[in-house]
Amino acid sequence: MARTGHTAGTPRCSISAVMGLRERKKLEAWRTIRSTALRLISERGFDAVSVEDIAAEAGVSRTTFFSYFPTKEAVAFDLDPQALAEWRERVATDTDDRPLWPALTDLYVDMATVLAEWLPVQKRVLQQHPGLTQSARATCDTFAPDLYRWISRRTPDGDRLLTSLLLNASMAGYITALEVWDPADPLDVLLDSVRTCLHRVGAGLAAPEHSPSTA
Amino acid sequence: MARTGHTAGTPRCSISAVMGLRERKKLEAWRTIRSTALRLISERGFDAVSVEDIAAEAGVSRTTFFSYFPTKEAVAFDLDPQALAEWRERVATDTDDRPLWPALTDLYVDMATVLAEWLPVQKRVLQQHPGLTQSARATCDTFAPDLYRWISRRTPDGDRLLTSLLLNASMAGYITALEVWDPADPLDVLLDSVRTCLHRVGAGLAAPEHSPSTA
DNA sequence: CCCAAAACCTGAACGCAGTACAAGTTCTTA
DNA sequence: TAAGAACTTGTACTGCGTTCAGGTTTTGGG
Repeated sequence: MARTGHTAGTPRCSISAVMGLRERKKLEAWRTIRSTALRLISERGFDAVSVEDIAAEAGVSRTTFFSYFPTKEAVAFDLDPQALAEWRERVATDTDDRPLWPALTDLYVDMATVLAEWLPVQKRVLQQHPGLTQSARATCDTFAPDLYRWISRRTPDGDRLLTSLLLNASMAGYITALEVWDPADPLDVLLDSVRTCLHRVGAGLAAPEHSPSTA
Repeated sequence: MARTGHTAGTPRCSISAVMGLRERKKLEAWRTIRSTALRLISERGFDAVSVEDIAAEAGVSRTTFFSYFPTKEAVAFDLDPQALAEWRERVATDTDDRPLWPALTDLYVDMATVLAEWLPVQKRVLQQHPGLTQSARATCDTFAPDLYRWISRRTPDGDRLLTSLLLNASMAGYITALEVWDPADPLDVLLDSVRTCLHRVGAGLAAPEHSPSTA
């Protein structure tokens, strides 16, 4: 959103043809509010910026702000609607011909890729304000339902415990990679880390290498 | 706190001898506020109870409420100071002679045991108000630092990624067991579930049984 | 037993998040 | 181009969380 200039007048490919004026304006407003918010928060810190500040700076009323974002934290952590739609498309059209765990790993890598642009900013905000860790997890909860459906589609025995376990454990791997990642590092480092974490969880954490007495 | 009557005048063992009057009153106030809050929330639902209601019903001022609990959600999810202290004692005095993963599993089982009394209530509140799932995770964050230290003590190579991964993945197992547990079931069901989940995570979730194409 | 210091409780006032609603404005569609 | 749907806005309200000055209770030393 900073480097590439497709924020306002540069619609990408055929999307603007499909979307009406109304929908385009909405997306534009969403992005204006978000980027304004991230800028102010980066400058002053999360607590020192009020919703009123953000709304005013974005040229919109406080009421409108809350029609776009349910909470103040959401403006920092919600996913771009278009990026989310793209990722959902990938998940929905995913073929079932690969083993579950590697395929699941790729979905997380895709997600990190989709989020690439603003992930460093989010990370920096979190570093400055650790109390928001919960909100960061809430970001994951946005796509958790999609992943749950995807997983349960592939565990036909209907084992709810197993399905939830696969979801939560894989997400733990993803979150761990995010936690340890330094936003100054390039994205590839994060992606490798995601793969590593997911692989380790998949391979089993009780493996001999981690148990001192059985090494 | 309901069945056994050690709330007020029946101090258990030597604890009251160690604690001064001041400290004893504090703990008592803490428990009065908490139980009052849980009662009201169970009756009316989380959103329909204000902090003012709870404070009034507990015979304490609103300001005092916030001196005991940082937020309204905390009154439903914070851990009993004494129970927390007992668990911390167990963690600190734990011997290092067993393999990591089974020992870690036991710590989670211990935790569930310590929380046994109010876990069903908490679970019911969450069922009625799914929006509080985040707060439930915040409960885990209370003892996350202790677990982190415990784990890193046993991963001497100082691998931060591995340490965090062990923490997050094991916690995912614990949370999964909690999620799937029905509060109407006895505690043993939960404890078994915790053990099962942790064991599966430890054994590796990418095992053949879960991968359709390699089965 | 008494007195000072410390810890605690309280009421009042404040800022801000989030909601509800009625009135106005802009886009759509027929 | 007109009816209607969708969006925006100002206003008013509830309730969370903080601050602070002043009163009360506990503690510990003399």
